[in-house]
Amino acid sequence: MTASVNPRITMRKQPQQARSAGVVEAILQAASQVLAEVGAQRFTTARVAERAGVSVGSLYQYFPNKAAILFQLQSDEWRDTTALLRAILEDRTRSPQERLRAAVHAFVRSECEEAAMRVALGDAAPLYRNAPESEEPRAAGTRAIQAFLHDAVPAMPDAACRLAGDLIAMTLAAVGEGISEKASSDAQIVAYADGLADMLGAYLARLDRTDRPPTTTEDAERPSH
Amino acid sequence: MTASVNPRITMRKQPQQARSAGVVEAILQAASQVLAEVGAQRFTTARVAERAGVSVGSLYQYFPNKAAILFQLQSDEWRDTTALLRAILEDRTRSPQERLRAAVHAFVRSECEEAAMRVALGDAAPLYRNAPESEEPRAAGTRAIQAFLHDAVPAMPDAACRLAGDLIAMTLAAVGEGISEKASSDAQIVAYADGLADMLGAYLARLDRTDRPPTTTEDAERPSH
Amino acid sequence: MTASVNPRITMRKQPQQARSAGVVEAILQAASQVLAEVGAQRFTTARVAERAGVSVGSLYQYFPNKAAILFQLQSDEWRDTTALLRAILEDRTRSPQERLRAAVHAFVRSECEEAAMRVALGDAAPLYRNAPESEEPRAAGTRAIQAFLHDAVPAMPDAACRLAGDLIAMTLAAVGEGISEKASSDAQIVAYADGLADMLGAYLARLDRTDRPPTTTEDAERPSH
Amino acid sequence: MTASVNPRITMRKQPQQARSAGVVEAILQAASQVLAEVGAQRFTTARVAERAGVSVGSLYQYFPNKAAILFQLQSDEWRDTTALLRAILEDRTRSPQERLRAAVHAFVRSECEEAAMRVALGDAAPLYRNAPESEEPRAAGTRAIQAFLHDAVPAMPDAACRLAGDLIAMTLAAVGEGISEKASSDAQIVAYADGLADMLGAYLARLDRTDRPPTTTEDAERPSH
DNA sequence: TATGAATGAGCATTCATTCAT
DNA sequence: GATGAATGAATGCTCATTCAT
Repeated sequence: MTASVNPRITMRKQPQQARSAGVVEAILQAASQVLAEVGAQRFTTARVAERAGVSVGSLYQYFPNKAAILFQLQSDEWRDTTALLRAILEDRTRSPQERLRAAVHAFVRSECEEAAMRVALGDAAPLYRNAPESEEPRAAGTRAIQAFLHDAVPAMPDAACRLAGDLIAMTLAAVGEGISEKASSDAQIVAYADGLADMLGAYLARLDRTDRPPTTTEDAERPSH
Repeated sequence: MTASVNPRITMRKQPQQARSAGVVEAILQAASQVLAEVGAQRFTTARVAERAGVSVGSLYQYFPNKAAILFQLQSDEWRDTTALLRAILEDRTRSPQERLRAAVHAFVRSECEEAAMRVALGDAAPLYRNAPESEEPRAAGTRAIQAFLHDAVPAMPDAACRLAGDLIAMTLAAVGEGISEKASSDAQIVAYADGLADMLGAYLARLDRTDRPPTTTEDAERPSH
Repeated sequence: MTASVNPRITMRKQPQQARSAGVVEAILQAASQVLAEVGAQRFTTARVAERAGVSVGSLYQYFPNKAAILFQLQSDEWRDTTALLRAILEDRTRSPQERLRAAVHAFVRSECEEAAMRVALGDAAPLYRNAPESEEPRAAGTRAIQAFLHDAVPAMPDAACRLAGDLIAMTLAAVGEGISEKASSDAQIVAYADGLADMLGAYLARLDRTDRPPTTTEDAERPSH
Repeated sequence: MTASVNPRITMRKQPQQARSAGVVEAILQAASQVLAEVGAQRFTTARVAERAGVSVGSLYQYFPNKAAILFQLQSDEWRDTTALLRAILEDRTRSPQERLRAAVHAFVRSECEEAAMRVALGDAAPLYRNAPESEEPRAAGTRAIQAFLHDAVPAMPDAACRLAGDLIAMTLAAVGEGISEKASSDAQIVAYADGLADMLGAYLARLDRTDRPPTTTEDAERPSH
């Protein structure tokens, strides 16, 4: 379909030596700057190499192709975000609802930092999306949410848990990006994040109720009019 | 940012004569096929023209640039989808919850038809997204949802209505695309759509409750553990 | 060399009927406006036709190709200029020096009107320059100057007359265009025109002296240091 | 006006390495040949690259665009010509009149070598003329002439010197090009050059006389009839 | 006679990737 | 290892001219 060839996308060599690690870091930083400044369309390896103070040749010594750089950027992104979410979602000192709300806010806020870069990274998705390596980092985030659900709604069957987690992850990712494209002021960001937290919180509540023995209270979800 | 120049994106001339209309139609159909087959990356005016059985020159007689073709495709898409949603959401013979669920299902189903083309169209978004003309079609969909909310939860203040409508529209659009990228079997599509409907339904219910005087029943949204 | 093919450049048909004359006139006016507004580079038959309120087809009914329009413009230009120069240069009530100075001023002034158009017309010269038809209008101007010389310096042999006339015509044309490109204020234009008149006036004086029996006065042209 | 955007016109990188210098030289030579052979109209980067035995990509590694190549050609041209003129005009062992005449002859002769290329280069002027970088090389030639005037006619005020120098430079450039377009035989070239030298020599003499205290001899410039 | 849709060769420029030094 | 020059296919778009209606 969209792209048929998926040559490879992972780094050529693990940065073992200090110097290599430095070069890789420089390339990734440069890449993120270039992405933010010129957009996905005009994101070129030459520009990245120049910005990183490195020759194109060196760049290709560490990354097999352009997509690999973008993929690494996105991976790091997801890794950080996943860690962020997990830290919040696993905090058993707070109620699931509170954790979810906090996670949404944290996620949206993080998404809105460097919005330009993230939007551009999204635009470049076609370049790395199709690679199989691309699955795992995304999946990790999804798993964190699924684990949270499993914990918050223990009664929910595994399959349901997976689907709901998937859905929440997708919503978070997509709406987060949408907000970062759209919102300008901080207040607006907070308002959107609140709305999104309401939405996901309501979903969580319903999942909880659905998967528990019916109570005697009237069904809160009954159509209101 | 991502792209700074936005030359124009609307059609060059209205297809007045029968022949012209035919050509325009042929171009758009060809475009959607090419998009589905080769993806956004390799979507070229030359390919579109060839597939449409038309010269490049002719293509450029009707569309000022490549982005305009993609924009037209997306516009038509949004127009149809908006009409679809409105028809369902305005049907007062059903409860709001029922309408919302039906709308979600219809939307997801429509999104999954020609999935390849739609995904590619999404990938091409950077090319038309920045144009001001791009606002309206999207806004129309959002307005339809906001109108539905206004009707379903009359007590909700306008501002809240706008934000919630915005959020639902974003979720629908983004998750819809996500599902069409992800889901393979029909059963899976239905499952996802059901989940999404649950999520939005729960949100609607909460909006409804939030904006009404509290009842005597226990608050169903209270953190459950 | 520069261009090898010279298909034809003269008008397709003489504008016999009133209507035709009108159309031709409209096309030429439009052409001169388009030339001034978008420059030679982007001077296209489509633009001219649109500006003239005429179809491309009609345009091609009167002019065999784009070059023909430009050639006509230039021809008219030369015709007018030649008439202007001749009127001044033939006025025997004034001394040749006076006439020459007046002619230079008139020429430069006329050249600086619609400077943009004239510069662009000059830029387009490669398109019509090579055609044989292009000789005559230019030659007419040259002949007017040669006639003036013949009259002002009767003693000068024909060949010398031709060469000097040619040279003066070239200088006038080239420097006139140069001034119209360069000069901004009216004062500057007058200053340049004065200088040019001085130059040509001095040349005329020398031609006169050269072709007369030597006088007893010292040779004014003798190197001054 | 004629052209509104002037992206840049100077070389991308200085040819530091021997190899690079060779490539740049090859490109410029090829460009001048292509220009002479196919004219400005059909002067394309592809043709130049092919003729230079270089890929288009390489060409664009050294020149940011087509105009830059033409500009470089013209610059080199002006540089050489300026050096030529200066060498002659500064030679105090000869009288100003002699120097001027020699300079005119040298200039015209040099202009008539590779006439085809020079005419085509003139035709291409619209492509580089508007760039600010284009000023300097031209100005250098003008300054050389102004310096000569300053030396030859010390009494002349600076402003007059500038204007006259400007005028002479324009005349030289324009008429030189005119002659190279027109003249075929060597004899004809010499004849034209002689005429031009007469013209400029007469102007110089007049400038000299104008700016000196009047002598007792009769005014040689007085209209002769 | 007028129209204007159709044509398609042609052009400037970009960019991922390789490989000789 | 590092460099950066070289490659050349690919792309978006223009425009003079024709010709069916």
